[in-house]
Amino acid sequence: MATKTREKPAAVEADTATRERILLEAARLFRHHGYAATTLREVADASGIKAGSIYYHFESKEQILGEVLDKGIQVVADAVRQRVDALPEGATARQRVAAAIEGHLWGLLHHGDFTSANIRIYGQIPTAAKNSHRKIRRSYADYWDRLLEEALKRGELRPDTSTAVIRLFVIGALNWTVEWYNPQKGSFPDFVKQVTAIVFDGTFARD
Amino acid sequence: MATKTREKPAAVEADTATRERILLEAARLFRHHGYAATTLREVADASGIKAGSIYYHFESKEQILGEVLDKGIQVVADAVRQRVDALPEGATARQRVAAAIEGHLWGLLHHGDFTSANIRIYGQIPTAAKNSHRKIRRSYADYWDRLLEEALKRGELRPDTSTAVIRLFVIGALNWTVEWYNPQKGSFPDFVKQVTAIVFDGTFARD
DNA sequence: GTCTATACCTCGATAGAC
DNA sequence: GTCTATCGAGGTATAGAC
Repeated sequence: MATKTREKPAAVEADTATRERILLEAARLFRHHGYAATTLREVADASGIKAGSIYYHFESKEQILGEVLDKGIQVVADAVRQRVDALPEGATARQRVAAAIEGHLWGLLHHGDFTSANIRIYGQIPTAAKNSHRKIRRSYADYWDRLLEEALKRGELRPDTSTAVIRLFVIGALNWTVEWYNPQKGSFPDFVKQVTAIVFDGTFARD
Repeated sequence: MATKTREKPAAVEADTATRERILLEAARLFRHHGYAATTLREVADASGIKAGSIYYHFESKEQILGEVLDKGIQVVADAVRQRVDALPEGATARQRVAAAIEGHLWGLLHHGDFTSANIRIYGQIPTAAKNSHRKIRRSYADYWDRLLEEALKRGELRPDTSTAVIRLFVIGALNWTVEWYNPQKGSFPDFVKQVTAIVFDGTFARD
């Protein structure tokens, strides 16, 4: 490993840049056209290279898919953990879940091509690709389950519905916002405020 | 039109059956593999015919797509309108929206291949297919907007968020349940009750 | 109404020059 | 590291027999 540190920085950066470019354009095309409908010729074209050159950076189309999918979860999970970890010790469950919602929405909407590609095509990809991606999804779901279990124990969560159902409902609702959120119709913080209020207290007025 | 009534019933039924079979299998395959990844050979195989025979019933793959998409909205819209129309005159806005939620979930989960295919692939289809499908989607959205505006006027809906955002959030959340609802973990009526409660009153306990 | 056979196209992936 | 050229496979759609 130590022998790697003397690699030429410029060349490495150029390589990395092309690789990242391919991933970004692939994510964008997977998002808008689906996995099967996206051709490597299109990905190459959008990345400013020729189709054959992709195989210097990746072994196959499916490897690109795997990295796009993983990144779609990772950017969200990172943002969520960062927000929750930044809270003071005595934070309420409501504050912790609010931080998680804000982090989820931030990651979701600021890396829209990766997150939307993930959400849209996960149900349609080959089994092999699903299997290697499952772990990171499961890990993120577990994080939310712990957050919600904690809220339930403190008596803050509604007790008549399982935390699993609440997690599935909330994450599903949040994820779908990437399909309709329009930054031109209001600021991101305002949007977060509205969505968080609905998740916590619902859409109907209190009696 | 009157000249059509003397058609041989048996032959017509056989035709219709094959046609419906193709649509159903196409919906199922579009749902699980996506539009582009689904081949007409697969659709034909699942329908018990050969690929060439599909072209007796449909002009193109895209025509099949169009019918699958439209049906995915229609089954839901029909179920919703039926439930809401069945309510007595003096029903509250909450009762009317509850009926709409039940209808939406019923149509969504009882025609899962059509509805899930619609939800999953709408963002990825050719522009031409999107254009001809847009009308029926818009019409269903308008129906919900009227329902929610009515609830707002009666003072039952939360007034701090636009009805458009509420509609997008709620329909998005409901739609995603087709990805995770498990009939083996509870009855459909129980599921509706839980989801409706969350939509109305949120996930956190009242103060 | 469904079949077989096939035309024509485009895909993912590879080989080897530069 | 990127190029050009190309292989083999498999796609939609069509033609014509039955």
